Order: sequence, then C-alpha cells, then structure tokens
Amino acid sequence: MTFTDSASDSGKSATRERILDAAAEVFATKGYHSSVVDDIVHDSNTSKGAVYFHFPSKQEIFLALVSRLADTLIRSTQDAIMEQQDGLAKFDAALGTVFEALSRHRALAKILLVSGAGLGRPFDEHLFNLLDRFAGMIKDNLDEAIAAGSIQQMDTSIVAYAWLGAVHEIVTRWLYTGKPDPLETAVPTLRILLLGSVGLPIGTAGR
Amino acid sequence: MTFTDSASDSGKSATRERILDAAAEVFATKGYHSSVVDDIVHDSNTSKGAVYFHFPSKQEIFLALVSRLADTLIRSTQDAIMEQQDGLAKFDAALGTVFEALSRHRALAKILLVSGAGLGRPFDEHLFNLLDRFAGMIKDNLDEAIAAGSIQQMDTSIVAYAWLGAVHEIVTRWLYTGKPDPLETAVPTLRILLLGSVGLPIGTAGR
Amino acid sequence: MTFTDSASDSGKSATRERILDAAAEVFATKGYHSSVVDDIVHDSNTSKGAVYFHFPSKQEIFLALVSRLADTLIRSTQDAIMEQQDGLAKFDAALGTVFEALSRHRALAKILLVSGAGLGRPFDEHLFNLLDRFAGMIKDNLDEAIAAGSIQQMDTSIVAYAWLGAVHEIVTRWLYTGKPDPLETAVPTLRILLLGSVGLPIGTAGR
Amino acid sequence: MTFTDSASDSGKSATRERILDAAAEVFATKGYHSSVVDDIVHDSNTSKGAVYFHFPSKQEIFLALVSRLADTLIRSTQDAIMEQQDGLAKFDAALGTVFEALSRHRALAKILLVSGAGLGRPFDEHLFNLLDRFAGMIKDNLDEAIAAGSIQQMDTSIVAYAWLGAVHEIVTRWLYTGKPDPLETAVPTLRILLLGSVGLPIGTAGR
DNA sequence: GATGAATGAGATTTCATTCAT
DNA sequence: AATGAATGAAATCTCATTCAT
Repeated sequence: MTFTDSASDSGKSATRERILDAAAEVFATKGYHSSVVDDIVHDSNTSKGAVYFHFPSKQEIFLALVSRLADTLIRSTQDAIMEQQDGLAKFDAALGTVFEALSRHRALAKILLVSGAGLGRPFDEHLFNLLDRFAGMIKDNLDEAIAAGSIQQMDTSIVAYAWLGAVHEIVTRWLYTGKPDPLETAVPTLRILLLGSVGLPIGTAGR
Repeated sequence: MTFTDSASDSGKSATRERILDAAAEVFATKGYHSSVVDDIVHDSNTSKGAVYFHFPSKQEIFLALVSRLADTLIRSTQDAIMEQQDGLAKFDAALGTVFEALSRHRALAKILLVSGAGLGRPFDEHLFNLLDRFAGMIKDNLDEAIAAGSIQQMDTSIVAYAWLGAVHEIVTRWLYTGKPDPLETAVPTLRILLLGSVGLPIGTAGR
Repeated sequence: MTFTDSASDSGKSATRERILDAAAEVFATKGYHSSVVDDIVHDSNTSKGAVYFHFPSKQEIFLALVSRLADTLIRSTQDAIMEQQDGLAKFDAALGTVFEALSRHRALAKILLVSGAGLGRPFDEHLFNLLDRFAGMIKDNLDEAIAAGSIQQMDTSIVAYAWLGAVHEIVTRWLYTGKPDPLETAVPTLRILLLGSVGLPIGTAGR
Repeated sequence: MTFTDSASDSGKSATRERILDAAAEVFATKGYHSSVVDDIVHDSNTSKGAVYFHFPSKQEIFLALVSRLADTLIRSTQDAIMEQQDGLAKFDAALGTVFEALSRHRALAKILLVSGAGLGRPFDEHLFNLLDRFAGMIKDNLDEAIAAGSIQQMDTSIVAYAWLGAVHEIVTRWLYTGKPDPLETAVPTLRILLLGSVGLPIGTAGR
C-alpha cells in the first residue's frame, strides 16, 4: 500500500492533487499556523485563485488532507486484517501495517498525529472522529476475541483507547525525537505489552 | 494537593496570578492560537500593559502556565509515591493521584494535554520535557521492579511511553467527550491493563 | 406594454437574454456590488465564458440592463402621452403608465431607481441621462402648457426635476417598505400635489 | 451652524475625529466602494490599527459618518424651525437651512445623499431611517397646518415623501452637474412648488 | 505598576477577467 | 459559441506588541 496513492481518484483534478501534495509538505514542515497559504500556492506551482477554486479555505485544505491520509491508512489496515484468519495474526498484521506505513511517511504521519492537535473545535472534532474509527476497529476485534473465549470479559472501550494511546504516544515520540530508530524496533515490545495487557499468553508461537 | 495552588509563591503579585488564572481559562476553552491576548486582558480584569509588564509575550504566558501546572502535578505524584512502601501500592497511588488531579481540574488538564500540541518548536519542546519527566518516573519505578525481580526484563523506555500514552489518550477522550463519567471509573480497567502488560498477576489479592 | 419584452430584438441570442434576465434578478436582489458574476452565471444556467462572450464586463451587463429597461419605460410613456389630446389627459396617462409599469416589475424598478446610484462615474452618468430624458419629457409638456397659457410662467427645469424627485422618492419608498400597497394608491394624492404645485385648479371634474 | 462641528463631543477621541474627517473626504471623492481603508488611514495620518481600534469595519465608519452628518443637519433644521412662530416662516426657515447647509458642504452632502445608495441592506436601512426622520419632521408640520386649518385635509405621509423627493432630486442634480449655481437659486421656485402643491396661496406678500 | 490607544506587518479571502480546449 | 479552471491584484481585517502618560 502506498499511503499517498491517489491513483484510484481517476476523476480528481491534477491541480487539486498538486495543491494537496504541496499542502502536505508545507503543513508537515511548518505546522498548521506557521504555514501560510502563499507557501502552498508557491510549492504547488499554481495560483492563489486556483487554491481557492478547489478549497473554500485554508482549514478545509488541511481537513481534506487529514481525511485523505486517514482513509488510506484505515483502509490498508483493514485490508491487512482481513487477509488473516487467526486472531493473533490479525493483530500482528494490523500493528505491522500501521507502523510500517507511518514509518515510511514520517511527514504525513506528523500531519495526521501532531499538526492538527490543539487547533480548536473543527480540527479536533475531525481528528477525533478519525481516531475513533481506529478505536472502533480495535474494539470490534477485541469483542470478537472475547466472544471466542480467547480473552476474558473487560471494558473493551477503555482498552481500545488505551491501546490507541500507547501506539499514538510511541509514534509521536518517534516523530519528535527520531527514536526508536527505526520506528519498527518498538513493535516487539509493544506487542508483548498490548497482548499481555489483556491477559494473553505471549511468546506462544508468537511470530 | 490543590494543583492550582500558588501558596508557595508568597511573594508573587496578585495581578500576575489573576492573569495566569484568566489565561488558564481562556487557553483551555479556545486553544492557544484561537485565544487572543485581549481575551486574557478582559477576563483577568487587568490591562494590556499589565499583561506585558508581567510576561514578555503571549507564548511565555502559556509556557509559565504549563510549567506551573506540571510542577504541581509531578510533585504531588512523587509525594504520593514516596508515601508508599510496596511497589504495587506506589503504582496505585500514582495512578490515583494523577487521575484525581486531572479529574478535578479539567480545564487545566486540557491545557496540559492538548492545547499546546503541534504548536511548533518552543511549545513542543517544553511540553515534551514535561511528559518526559513523567515517563522518567515511570521508567525508574519499572527498573526498580525489574531489579527486585517483580517483573521480567524489558525495554522500560518503550513501556513508560506506552503507559503514558494510554493514560494520555483516556484522559484526552474524557476531556472531549466527558466519558467515562467520572473519569476515575476508568482506573480499575486501566490498572489491570497496565499491570497485565508487564506480566504482573492481577486480581490476585487485588490491593 | 411589457417592459421586459425584447420581442423586437428578434435576432438576439437566447443566451444573451438568459444572462440579462438572470442579471436583472440578481442585481435587483443584492445591488450591483454585492452581486458577483458567478451569481449571474449560476442563475442564468450558462457559463462564465458565455457571459464574457456576450458582454465585455460586469459593468456593461448592468448598463445594458438599465438601458433596456429605460428605453421600454420611456417609449411606453411617450406612447401613452401621444394617445391623448388634452394636456391634463396626457399628464394622467403618463403618471398612470409609469406607476403601473414600475408596480408590475418591482425588481426591475429597483435596478432602475436604486441599484445603480452612487456607483461612480460611468454608472451615474448613464443613469443620469435616463432620468434626464424623463425630465426632458416633463419639461417639454410643461413648456407647452405655458405656451398654451394653461399654467403661468416658471422655471420648468426645476419643476421637472422636482416632479421626478417626488415620483422617485415615493416609488423608492414603496420598493423598500412595500407601502403604499398597491403602489398606485399614491397616484391620486400625487396627482393633486403635482398639478397643484404648478397652480392648476384641481378637483375640477377630476379627469 | 457648522454641520461638521464636533465641538460638543468633548469626550470624543481626537484620533477618532481625524479618522472620520479623512473618511468624509475620501468617501465623498471616490464613493464607498472605490475608497479603500488604506486611503482613510493615509489621509488621517493614523494607522490601520487605529482605524480598526475605533471602528469595527469599513462599513461602520461610513455609517458613523452618515449618522454624524444627519444628526447635525436635522438638529439645525429643527432649531431653525423652532425659532419661528408662523407656519410659513417655519417652512421658509427649514428650506433655507437645509439648502444652505448642503450648499456649504458639498462633499458631505454627497455622502449623505448619494454615496450610500444602492449599497445593500445595512446601508439602505440606515439611510432610510435618516430620511424618515426628515419626512417625519415635514409630516408633523403639515399635520399641524391641517389642524390649524391653513391647508386642507390630505395624506400627509405621501406629501412628506414627495417633498423630500423633490428636494433630494434637485440637490442630487446639483451635486452631479453643479447646476443650479448656486444651489440656493432653486429655492424660490421650489418654495412656490411645494406650497402650491398643498394649495397654499403663494405670491401673497412673498416673503 | 498600570493603562489602553496606537502600530503595522502580514494573513486570509474575493472576484473580475482570461484563455486553452 | 461555450466551458470552467486558472489567474493575481487588491481588499479587508487581525493581533502581538509598544509606549506615552
């Protein structure tokens, strides 16, 4: 999966894509508020008019960008999960996909996880919904595992957010400090942690 | 502990405190960038001149606020830990203190955890150091537990961040959605999760 | 008379007419400056290219519209006058025609009387010429009446503008407030006023 | 009376007055839309910040200006009326005052009568209320005259607007063409017209 | 210490007009 | 004739910061 691919949007204007690509670069580098629309105009080799023809406001550019990134990430994670049969294998596939994708596209990951935080109502809401979709995915799989008797009864909602938070924090830390390098180094420990947290015997066959 | 208390700053100007209090409220409500200095001036019943007499810039107001909050939170957590002998008791005391403090001061918690993220260099650095101090505390205690043989060898750095992230996410979620209500409801589940994640037998004798 | 008819422009493009119709609606509703070309494009179900193919500029659309309206209004008023022999009957016919026409086409009346005022040189000049033609009509008829000895000598130029202004103000008031309802209600009073203002005995036999 | 005097506003900021004065000049010269805030900033020798400190928007500057002008004009007209006992003398005083004031301050008259027309909702409404106050003044005096038996019963509301319109049009014409020169030349004819329109015997002793 | 009017660089957004297709 | 994406000059407004009082 490519994470940035927009190949499927065959009908999308090339200019629109150029603008989004430039915006991704700019926002990731300077953060939302320090980025000015003129930067995007310049980097996209378009014009102010073109930008405002395709997007009603700077905010909407950012939000469109976040949506595009999140959609891709969520979709590929779901695909990876569905390719596996076993519950543990699903877990491993999801964790691996997410870390690999974020690791490969550090700039975009920054936009998704960091740039938009603390920006006020509309941004937070948007970002929240996205993380919620991830949390929902985790919760669904945990509920299945409980139904299958693999793990014992618990408040899966809390667990889902805790897991999300753990991943989020480690990735964020990596985004800022570059450690661990490479990001994927954290996966084995994290795997043990997360599985252990729901009482799963680890090491078992593991990977 | 009061978390907002500035009792020890016996020599500090009352105006300065009024400004910080107003700033806390404003930043928590609107986020850093959406808050304008005039809001703080207005809410603090002072004047623009007064604000700039006490603080060199808007940024410094925010940073001062964050420092004040974090210092108090960290100190009271450490105090709570030191009051306990047993490792498990220390853990419970820390978790309880943090959740209680954040729960009691929702607005301030919001500033500490979300308002400042993604704001660019100086902010992030500041905020990061704070979280790092917490992570350090966690790591130290985990290392002790390993040395004591209570838990097995692992990358305690990753674990510390994962724990931090889990707590962070759950509190953040509560800040936005109000759930769980009250926040402390999440503690038991979270306790099991965190302890379980490092392989500690739980439920057993509980506390 | 139809006031909006462009039947005589048998060779004119249907698109051009669609644009003018939409422009009339838009300008009347929002005024000149608040109307954007895109509004006209949208309402006329044409395209930006089409609009700029038929008109060199936004300004010219407005001017064309005003001209079309004024020509029709002036022509039908003159026709109504010519159908009458008696001076008093001519006056009544003119007053009736104008009020009836404006009353029937409120939106267009608004464009003619208010939308274009205070817009700067080219507009004002254009609009002025129109009102001048009306004033000229009034003046000519007054001069005739003086020559015929029906009314006494006076500065007919001032009178013409005063009459025009009286009508203009009452119609404008109606455009904004909807009163009097219907507009024609004002005619009898206005008739007495205008005739009385030049010393004509009124009430006499009415008409 | 000075029409522009702001002597009585002893508490008003000098900067605010400078801005309003500059705005008057600019708006009168170029019209509302062709005037840019930077013009006002420049001509007032202040700064953009100062302008927006005293007025929330360009629109409000204009509206404040119109109000200031209208207040002064209405007040001095009322004063002039109250100084007279006789009904006819009141009429003459009012007509004289208005024409003299407008004649003396052509630029401001332009703002009051022309610049704001056709600018859209908020402007029109404002301007309307102002003219309404004048119409009210006229109507009140006419009603008194009817009560006193000086003139016969009639729809004084229509008459008030017709009179207003007559004056408005003649002044507007003068503003654009400079004729009649001086403006006051029109007064005698207008006097005969207006009085005659309500059936008052004129010429009688004249004035 | 405190006040609040003043500053001005700079940001976002608008929209009449053009032009390749 | 018609389309609509693209252009870019220009406009309004924001707001952190300064400074005379």
